[in-house]
Amino acid sequence: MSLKAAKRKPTKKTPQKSRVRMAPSQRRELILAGAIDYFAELGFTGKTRELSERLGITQPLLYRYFPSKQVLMEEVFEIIFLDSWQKEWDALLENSTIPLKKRLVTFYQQYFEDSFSRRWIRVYLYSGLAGTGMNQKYLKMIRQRLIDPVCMALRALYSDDKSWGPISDDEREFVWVLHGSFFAYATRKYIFNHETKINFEGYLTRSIENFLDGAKANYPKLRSIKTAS
Amino acid sequence: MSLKAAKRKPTKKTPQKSRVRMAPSQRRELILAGAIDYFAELGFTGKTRELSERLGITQPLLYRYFPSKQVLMEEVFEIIFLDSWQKEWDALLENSTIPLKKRLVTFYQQYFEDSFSRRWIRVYLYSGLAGTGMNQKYLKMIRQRLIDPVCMALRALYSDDKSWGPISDDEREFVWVLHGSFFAYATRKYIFNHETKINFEGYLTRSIENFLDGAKANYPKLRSIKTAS
DNA sequence: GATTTAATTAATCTATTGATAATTAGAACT
DNA sequence: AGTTCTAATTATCAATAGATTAATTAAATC
Repeated sequence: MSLKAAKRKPTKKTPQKSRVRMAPSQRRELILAGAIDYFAELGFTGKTRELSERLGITQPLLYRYFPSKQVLMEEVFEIIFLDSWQKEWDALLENSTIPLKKRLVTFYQQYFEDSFSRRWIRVYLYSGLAGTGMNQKYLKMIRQRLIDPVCMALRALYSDDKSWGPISDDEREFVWVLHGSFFAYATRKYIFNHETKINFEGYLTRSIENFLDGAKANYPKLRSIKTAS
Repeated sequence: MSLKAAKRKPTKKTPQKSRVRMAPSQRRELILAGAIDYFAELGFTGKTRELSERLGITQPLLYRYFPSKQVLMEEVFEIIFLDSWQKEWDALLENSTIPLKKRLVTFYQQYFEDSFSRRWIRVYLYSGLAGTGMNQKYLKMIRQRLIDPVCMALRALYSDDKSWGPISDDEREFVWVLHGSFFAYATRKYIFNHETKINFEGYLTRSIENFLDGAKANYPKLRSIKTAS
């Protein structure tokens, strides 16, 4: 069916859009930054034309910097996931000279700023629902850098550390309860727009205190549990 | 530009798809049932053609029973949300002749089957991300039928019930910690496919025990907190 | 002022997808 | 067996949106 129409009429003067000429690397960063905001809000249904409009550039320009929407989004997601862990946190969480309660409060205060943020939570859920493998990596990282260290701290604090053997999934789930409750809090806030009139720091402290109070009595019991099912 | 092409060529015999002729009400139910599965998996990006293919019918047939994809999806979501609370649970949760621990264990065992299920969690998150108002209704219901009753039970158990006044958001958040940790568990399982080798009933019991242990000591403290910020 | 190339204009292709109009055929009734 | 009713199909429409191409324009550098 291709009767290949004559290519474009040779346009003369038309009022042009104001244009800013940037160094490629800089422009790339700009697009990426805008894409993070945009896709965090709209997820996979975000449109290239709308994104370009928000950025104040034309749509074809996106394709000069990224071969496809897919690739751009993958890069966006990668950045958000990589940004979600600060290196200092490793040392903080394992620093046994600080009381565990204080370690956890400090950690989660920062974690709520960096990771349990609107942008992050939304992208995280979008990518989970879409079935990209990215969340696996995140879960593994959290296990290694947060869950397991806290498990070890709980062993050391409330029991003898010796006769336990490797950390069991039951122990991990015990700690996931704390992390999960905060994840759920952030989800309620940023996905479901659930507002509560509380003092956040008080809530954080109280939750962690309550968790540790319970752990003191109940964590040691986990030693004897057979890994079932 | 409308030069309104002559409407369809008068087709003669073409090999037709085998057709099953059903009573409208029956067909409608069939479509709805299929749509629940389909949209729970794919969310708003689900396609009418793919849905119809799964159902073994043609795509236009969907439009005989539902005026638009939008309407079909709304109906699907409504059903899923309505199905998410069993009336017996109200009585169960408020039945003070049963120990609170047992009430909660029984409740969550069932709740994980009916509500914190793969289908439900996915639809719930899809609708949250899309910004439909549906989740608000759910949150309100959970507050009224689960959170607040548990708050009252905790007051009655671990403190005197008299001098408290209305339930505060701080109290509610205390209870949301428990509910949220289970929500997060379900999310990890059904959205992020995180597998753990644990005995689920043990996990459930332990989490609730630990929560109540903590509540015994910490819930009474909530009486004196000023509602801040 | 000439050169380079970032960015725009403009046009368009192609696939997808929600939705409709016209036609066909299964089943009930006579 | 023919007639009628309407469930279901076939054939399209129209709009959207990812992606491409070519020509043009203009900021920045030399």
